[in-house]
Amino acid sequence: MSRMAHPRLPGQPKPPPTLADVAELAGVSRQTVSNAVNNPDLLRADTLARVQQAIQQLGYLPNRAARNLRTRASHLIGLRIQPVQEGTANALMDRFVHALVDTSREAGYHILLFTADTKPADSDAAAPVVDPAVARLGDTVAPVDGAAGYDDLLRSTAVDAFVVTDTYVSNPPVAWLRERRAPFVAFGRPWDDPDARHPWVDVDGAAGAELATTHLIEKGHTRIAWIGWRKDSWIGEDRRSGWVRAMRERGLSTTGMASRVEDTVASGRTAAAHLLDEARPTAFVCASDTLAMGVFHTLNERGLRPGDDVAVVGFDDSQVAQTVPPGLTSVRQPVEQVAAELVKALEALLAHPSYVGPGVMLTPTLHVRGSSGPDLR
Amino acid sequence: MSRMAHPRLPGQPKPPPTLADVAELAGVSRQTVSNAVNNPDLLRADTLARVQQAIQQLGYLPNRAARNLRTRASHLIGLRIQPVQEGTANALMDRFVHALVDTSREAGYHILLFTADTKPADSDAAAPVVDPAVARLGDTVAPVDGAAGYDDLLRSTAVDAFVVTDTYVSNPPVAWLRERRAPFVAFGRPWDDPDARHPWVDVDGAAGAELATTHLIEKGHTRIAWIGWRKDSWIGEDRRSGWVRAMRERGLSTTGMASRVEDTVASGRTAAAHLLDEARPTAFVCASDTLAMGVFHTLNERGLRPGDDVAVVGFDDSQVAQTVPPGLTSVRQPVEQVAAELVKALEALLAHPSYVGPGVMLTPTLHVRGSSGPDLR
DNA sequence: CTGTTAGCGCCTTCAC
DNA sequence: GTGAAGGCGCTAACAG
Repeated sequence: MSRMAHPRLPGQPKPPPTLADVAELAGVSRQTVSNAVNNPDLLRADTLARVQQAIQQLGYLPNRAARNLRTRASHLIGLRIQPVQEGTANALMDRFVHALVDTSREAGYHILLFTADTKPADSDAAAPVVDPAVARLGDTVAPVDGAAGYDDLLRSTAVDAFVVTDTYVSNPPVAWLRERRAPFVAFGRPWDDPDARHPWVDVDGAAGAELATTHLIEKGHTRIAWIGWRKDSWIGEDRRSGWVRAMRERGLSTTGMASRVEDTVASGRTAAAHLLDEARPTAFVCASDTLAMGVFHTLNERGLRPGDDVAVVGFDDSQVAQTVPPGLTSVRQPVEQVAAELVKALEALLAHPSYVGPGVMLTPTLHVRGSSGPDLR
Repeated sequence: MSRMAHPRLPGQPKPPPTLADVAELAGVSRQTVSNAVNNPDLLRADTLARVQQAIQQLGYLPNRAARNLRTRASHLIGLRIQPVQEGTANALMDRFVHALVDTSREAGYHILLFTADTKPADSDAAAPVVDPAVARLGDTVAPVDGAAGYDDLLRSTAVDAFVVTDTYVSNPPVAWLRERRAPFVAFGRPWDDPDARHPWVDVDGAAGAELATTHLIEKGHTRIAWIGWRKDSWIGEDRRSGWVRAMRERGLSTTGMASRVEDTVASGRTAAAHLLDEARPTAFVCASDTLAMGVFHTLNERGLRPGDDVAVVGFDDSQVAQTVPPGLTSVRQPVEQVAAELVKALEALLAHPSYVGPGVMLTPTLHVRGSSGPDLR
């Protein structure tokens, strides 16, 4: 009725049916429809059937905004993404995002993406089409250090919780969220505070590197070099420890066999060149596919072939690893499992805000390709 | 006051301040605060200042759900993502998603991710933690053909509009959205219906392939092969036409120089082998980096070096192109511009639901790397 | 089991 | 310029 006051423009989409529409059609009260949707067991079978029939017929689905307002939940999970790193092989995020979207959908959640605002919105934008106020408010209450983006979403109750992925950089967001008592789960263990009180899921990088190294040892290699990240990278040191462990276990020497550099192709290339000249390894284990590609570059320059002449193993099983000839053997993180565990933790957390749960550590797998080379023995 | 009825648990986050809180603190009515936020010019300077001071002090930000309910808008844009294609070099989506998130944030929108539900949610899930009702309703009103996911979001008013990216597959979602009069903009032109009535933005693939081909011609190549997609791919045929155009323009022959295959490394490898054996090209232009990597494989097998012996150009400037030695020359799509244009169109569309606007065609650029090889002349 | 009542927090009339 | 109602669509309490 009251809806007729707003005659639809010809091109307008039809406004979705409401609870009232269903109630009218089914000949029951609005509340009964609500119950049919949220507490079906409260209704008598025949009433329920009638209501469901009406729901079907109208294609009714509860209005999100109204439900959110009422229940104080958005069923949205915030995820801050980083810019794609050009020139690297890092593609973990891509797979992870997809897995997370998939998994959380099954749990009734959607993923809301946001970024650390690189540049603040234009202050003198001419066309305030979309709520200049919000932007302005967000700007004035300037985002605290690393928490850019999180704050606004939280204060405007736009999301129920966050998934935090960049826990390795002695992470400001985590500290901020924790202090703020904001619900979040982390992909990545809390390196700096082993008994941090938030749920987390991580992949055992040391185990991955050990897997890679052992694989090469079993192929017959004894001079296996490591190219990893700088010492201030927890992840880097963790992975490196796996290489050390595997080598020590078999009584192989690691002296002069390791290099710690930036995560770029160029660094990997340089490091590989130095190592080849001095330590003369027959195989490389790298902390990332990016670094492994650096090794490929050096081999390429010297007329050596990955796999045939020198074995190379990378980390993360990127698309690069999968497509480059002759295939780059690489450690793969089980991001689908990570996503599943995170969503599980998320559900627990949202049900019981004080939930912490045990940190979950998953084991990566090794994907063997041509760069491993043939058995030497 | 009424809030005190719910004493916060120790670990609970503090409930965000509301309009009323601000009003009380500033000593004005709720409406005045609302105006201060949405129509600042209506207030007297001193009142405005006082209200803003209170807003600052409390860190107030309007509650999303309430605002959404009232304004019938969610300020959310839906984007359906596809699973990462393992074994390919396709990484366009990654960059695009980031660009879109960034751009739309500046316009006051967030991106909501969803997937074409591969598997329906378990019907007998034991723990209905999150609103089993919604899932159930969504299931019963079974998603129409290709519109999986779109329907629910639309009916529940969870998003204001969609960005559709897979317009090449004579796309069910597009047809469905159009018929439904749902607001959406497309990354990809409407191949099958040139005067489709929806806003779109696309990148000129023919121009890209022409750029690549001309680049090789200028290096001195005359026998340039094409490896593209099957004939039923509009995008593939479009890109191919750019190669044809460039070749014809310089009076070069294309006979026997082209191959149309699936977009996989294996297909590219086979195609390259055949072409090398029969047409003896000195250069390849490929419809994708994936196919280009197939060429790399073949060259690798034959002891030939990309760049030095045979030139190769790919398409999409993936991370693979950027990291593989000696670097794969590739056509790069300006996804940041695409995102910007899409958001522009989105704003127009949401302001005027009948907005169609001219399709926007952007031009790609060529990123030259080692695989182009030296000048032959 | 069903219906009635009362808001969630906000914005849009409309008076003042 | 400011304040007082009303209601967006839904669900949580009760009443019957």
